[in-house]
Amino acid sequence: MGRRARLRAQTTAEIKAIALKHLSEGGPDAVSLRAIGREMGMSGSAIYSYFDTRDALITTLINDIYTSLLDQVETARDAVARDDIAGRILAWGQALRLWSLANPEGFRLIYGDPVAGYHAPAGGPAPEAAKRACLGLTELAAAAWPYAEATQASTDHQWSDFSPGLADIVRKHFPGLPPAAVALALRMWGRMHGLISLEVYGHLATQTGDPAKLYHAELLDLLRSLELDVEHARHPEMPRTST
Amino acid sequence: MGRRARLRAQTTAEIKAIALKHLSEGGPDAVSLRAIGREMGMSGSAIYSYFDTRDALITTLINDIYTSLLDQVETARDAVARDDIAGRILAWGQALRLWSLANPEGFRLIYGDPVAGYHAPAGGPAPEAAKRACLGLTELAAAAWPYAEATQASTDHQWSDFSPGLADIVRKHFPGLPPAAVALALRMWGRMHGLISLEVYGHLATQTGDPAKLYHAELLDLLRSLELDVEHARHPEMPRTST
DNA sequence: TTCTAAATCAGAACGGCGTTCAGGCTTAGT
DNA sequence: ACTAAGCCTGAACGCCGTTCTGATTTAGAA
Repeated sequence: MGRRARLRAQTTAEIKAIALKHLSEGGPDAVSLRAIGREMGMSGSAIYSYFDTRDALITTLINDIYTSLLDQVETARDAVARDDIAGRILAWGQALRLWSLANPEGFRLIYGDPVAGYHAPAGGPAPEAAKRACLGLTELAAAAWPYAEATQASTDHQWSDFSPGLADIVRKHFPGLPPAAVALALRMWGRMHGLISLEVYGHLATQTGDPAKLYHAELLDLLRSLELDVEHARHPEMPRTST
Repeated sequence: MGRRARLRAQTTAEIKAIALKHLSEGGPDAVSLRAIGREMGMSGSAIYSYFDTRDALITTLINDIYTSLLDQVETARDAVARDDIAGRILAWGQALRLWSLANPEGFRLIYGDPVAGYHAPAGGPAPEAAKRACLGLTELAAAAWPYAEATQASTDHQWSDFSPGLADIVRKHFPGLPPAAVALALRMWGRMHGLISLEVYGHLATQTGDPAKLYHAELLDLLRSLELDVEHARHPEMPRTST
């Protein structure tokens, strides 16, 4: 990598750093090419040497942020013993919420309308990160499946219900796992996402003063619906003992 | 109401109608005072006679849309017999999803970032509609409470966990209902909101081709977690019979 | 080493936006 | 009939993304 490429990478990084700073400090509207250039001592049009368009910059930001979210969530999950399934699900869910509250603008960028007039590219702005999220949840669902299977048969799912890309990867990573388990993973995702999204966008604050308690109760109810609970988590060698 | 006031109301309605049209046709960015004025044969600044600022117009739109959403959801719920609790919850949930998919821009307006640079007023843009939503869900939770109570004791909730305004109204409308039931209502809200939000924002389309099935399975799982199911719904006079 | 082409930047320009302001015209109420 | 309020235009200010021209620098080939 020559000097030129090094400078280019450095400038690109600086643009992204300032964009992130403006995003967290002034909200999505503060992310403007002109403002970034102003802070860097450059003209706004100069940024077009590094990003084809503003949307390209936003897409890059989404990718970075989504990746950092997954790093954090996966780390939290892996900090819990592999056989403590309920604990791993709890860790994932709590990490997801804490990250979202700590990075509300990032959450909006990933899951909401990123910024004014942004149009995501085909296939989504961060396909790999989304796939990682889906696979991470599928791993949790797969671990819980032996316990939860009996309760999850109300709807029959086929592999054809899912995108070929996802189905293939899941079948490779988790052979023998039925498609209903993938549906369960997506539903677990939705269940966590619902309360977090309401909270980040301020819809819970007007109703309850303790969203954390609400969210924790939801996670416990999720574990119960999976026939997992703290007892099962602590004694994974003897499932279906309590109740 | 004199002629003047009548004209004023008519112009105000036209502004809102065109704004809604632009919103659904061209997305949030198409809602601009100048564009609205252009279509009405007025200058953009003329609108300031009717709305103090663009955000005020947006707030009004949110109110109208949120109200129409609740009209629809409540109507769907009330089309089901009062003793068919599971059916009423299903109807509410399905109506919520169908409305959201039919009015994605409206959904974004209510639950996401409305438009570029919009800042909601204190107390939220549509406090009454939000309260209606919360009360409607609380009614469902209250009806399901006799069945669900035994399973919902994992976390203890107090009335002080909720905003005084909500707590007072709930205690007036549903005397004897414990605070945990309000928490259940909020969690039901979150559970419906999660998958719908992911779907509206396009995060499910890349994973599954059949979000409707996924959502329906989630609703059934919700009913199961409330110890309600289709049997209970059809024979409300004999609860806890099956399983 | 010299030459050439690419990369990088500034600055003006275009059309869009929300918002403000001065001024003209119309209408309602006294 | 007069006055004050309401309604509207059009220009202006400062913001934005984006494009274009042109100057300067730099990397790689001859």
